[in-house]
Amino acid sequence: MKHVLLHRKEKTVSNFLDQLNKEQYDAVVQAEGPVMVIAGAGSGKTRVLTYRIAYLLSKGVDAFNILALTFTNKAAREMKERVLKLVGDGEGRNVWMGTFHSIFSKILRIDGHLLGYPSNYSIYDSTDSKRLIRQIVSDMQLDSKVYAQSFVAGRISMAKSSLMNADQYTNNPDVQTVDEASGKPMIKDIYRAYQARLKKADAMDFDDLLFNTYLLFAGFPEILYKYQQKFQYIMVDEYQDTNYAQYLIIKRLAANTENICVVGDDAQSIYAFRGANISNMLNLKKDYPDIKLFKLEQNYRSTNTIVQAANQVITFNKEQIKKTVWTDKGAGTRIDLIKASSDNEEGNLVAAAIFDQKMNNQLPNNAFAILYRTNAQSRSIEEGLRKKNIPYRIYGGLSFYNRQEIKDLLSYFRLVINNNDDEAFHRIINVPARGIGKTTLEKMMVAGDENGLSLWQVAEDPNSFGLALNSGTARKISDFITMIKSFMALNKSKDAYEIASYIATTSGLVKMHKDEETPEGISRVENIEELLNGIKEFTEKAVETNEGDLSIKKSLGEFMQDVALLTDADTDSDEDKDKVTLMTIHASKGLEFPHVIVVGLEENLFPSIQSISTRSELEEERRLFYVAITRAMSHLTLSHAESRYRWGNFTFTEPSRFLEEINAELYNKPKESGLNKQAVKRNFSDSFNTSFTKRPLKPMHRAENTPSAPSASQPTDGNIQVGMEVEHVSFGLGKVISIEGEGPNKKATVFFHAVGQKNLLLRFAKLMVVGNG
DNA sequence: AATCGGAAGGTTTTT
DNA sequence: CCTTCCGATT
Repeated sequence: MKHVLLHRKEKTVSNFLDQLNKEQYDAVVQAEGPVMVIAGAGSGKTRVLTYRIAYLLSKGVDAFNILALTFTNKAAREMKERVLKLVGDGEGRNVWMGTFHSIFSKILRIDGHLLGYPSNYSIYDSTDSKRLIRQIVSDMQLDSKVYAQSFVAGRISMAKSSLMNADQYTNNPDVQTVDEASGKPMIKDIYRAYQARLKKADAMDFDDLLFNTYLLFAGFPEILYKYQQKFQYIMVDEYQDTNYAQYLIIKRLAANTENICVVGDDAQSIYAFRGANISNMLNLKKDYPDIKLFKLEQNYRSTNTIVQAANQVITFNKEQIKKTVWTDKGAGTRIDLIKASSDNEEGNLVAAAIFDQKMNNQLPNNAFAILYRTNAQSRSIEEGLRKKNIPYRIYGGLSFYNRQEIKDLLSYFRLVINNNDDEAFHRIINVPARGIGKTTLEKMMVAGDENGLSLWQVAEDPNSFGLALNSGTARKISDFITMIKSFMALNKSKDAYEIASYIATTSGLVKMHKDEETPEGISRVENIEELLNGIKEFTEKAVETNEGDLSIKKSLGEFMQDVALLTDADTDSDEDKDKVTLMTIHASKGLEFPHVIVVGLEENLFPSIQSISTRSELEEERRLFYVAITRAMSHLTLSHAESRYRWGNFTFTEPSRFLEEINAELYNKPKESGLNKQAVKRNFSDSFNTSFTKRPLKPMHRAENTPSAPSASQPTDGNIQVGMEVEHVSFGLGKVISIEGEGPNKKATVFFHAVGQKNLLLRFAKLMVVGNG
């Protein structure tokens, strides 16, 4: 049987299917057989996937037989919510929806023992991996400059996502030629040692989650069969970002029924650097000659100006699947261009622009997103926002889970769950300081290596390895082991929150940071508390899902299974609701915001200096720009600075080539810095005439008929003075504390009785004078 | 063994 | 610029 027949259990499905356009509908109801949906930005990609799941359920397909894979937890969660909204709380919950990594990690917890992994295996994040690689490079007495950890990690990751183990890596002449040419012929040995250490620690890195799943399916046909039977209907989101390992796993899983539906947009492929391969999309036709192809081209997200800009940009790429994204929305407002003299001024101007737009259109903070190419750019932006008292939330960057104190505590948890987790052991054996120093640890590591044992196994019985430890040190080690064992014993009866907070105190971690008595120490304690709160929430959620049955609470082990695959973007608390979003463009994929500001549009930054040497890299940068533009629903602002501090050095920068790939008539007149209007005007024409010389430009239009043009509101600021009592439409009565700026940028700081101090741009605030103070 | 200070090195992008 | 690592000092 090639295609599983749908059970007949007719329900009225028309009511929710009405909400789809023709193409979306066709893609949704094509339930059987291979399907590829090429979905332009904002064309309802997620909608198709969620409605498809709902449709399958309504046709009587068992929820347990559906698998939906995404790339980010955020996307998975969103899909889940939307499915539950469509089909109600019951059945929808049983659909397997999650990221590749989380779904595969589950499979490996169940069946990984066939590959020699216990179900409580640890997951090493990239920090752990790199630390281990550095350790190995140093153990092998190689030059750590030649064998830079991130470079080696990159090579190993690339090998794993191409399903190449250390032996295959060693025996592959192409790979070896590359390594020899780059003067790094020992990578193959580092790879082998690295894998041995991971195995010894009962640990997998991110790439192993995919690689091992592949090995499991390839080596154990009965396991593959089991999951083929289970996952009769497979859906994959963001298919353009799959790598070879993911491609092959999906292909195997779907081999039986061929009920596979992939959704993607080649124009939004931005992870080639990580091994993602667009040809997975193009090759699908070869794998499934009878594949049904659907194109979603109507954009429901953005104004025509934004759609046009995106389309114009992408035409500069040679490699693409032809499609025409269109919208029936109006032109909307034009694109604003901000030109700042420096990175700091860019921060100020961006903050000012947000402030203006907020005041002008009565918008909440969360209507805005600021997107950048690299995390390092957030700093100057943050400063600008802080000065204007605009609340913001940064996603990514130094992630919460990567903070020292959090990693320390999590390492305790990891060691409790999996004693052999060497990275965790290494990290906390002397945190807080308990007199077990480098020398001792060094000895234990050597013994562990020689005997193929983990640090824990050595530490449990140091004498049998002939380690010349003095009795004091031996005592300290056995105390540590005893402590961890006591945690393990308690862990059997306690829920996640109880044991976690017990460990946080008993280990001495909290006390250690409290004793620092510095602001950093205080914030570390707060972070630990935040983690514990998160665990509490996790524990209590279990009670909810068990219909209030208090006896079933989630364990620490269950928490740890999830946490390794979580990122910062996955923790959204209520207080983050009304804040401006700051994130990298990569992190913004799949999201949308009414107002989007893309900053740092400068040569060598965006496009990145590392990606301008080859056409394919440059095209990926351009797709990244495409993604950035298409996040915007109603208004887009592009910004660049003429100078920027780059690792402490002041450097001059040129506007990005991408800026001129958008036709001039889509741009608005520039934001004025308020310093020198004539200079700004001159600079503006400069930026279009000197730096934008590669294409003939049409004359700029003035922004007369732009609805949100600032001139639309009446300036009433002529007579506002310090000390005056004034009234604001929404803030009520207040007193003017100070005034700054000139002309259209004149601002006042006003203390309102009801809401406290506010900074107002007088041209929008429409203050009424009620007294002269 | 712990602490402090200086040097060096690092910026893509993420599960 | 900021973080991290290493070595010298106590």
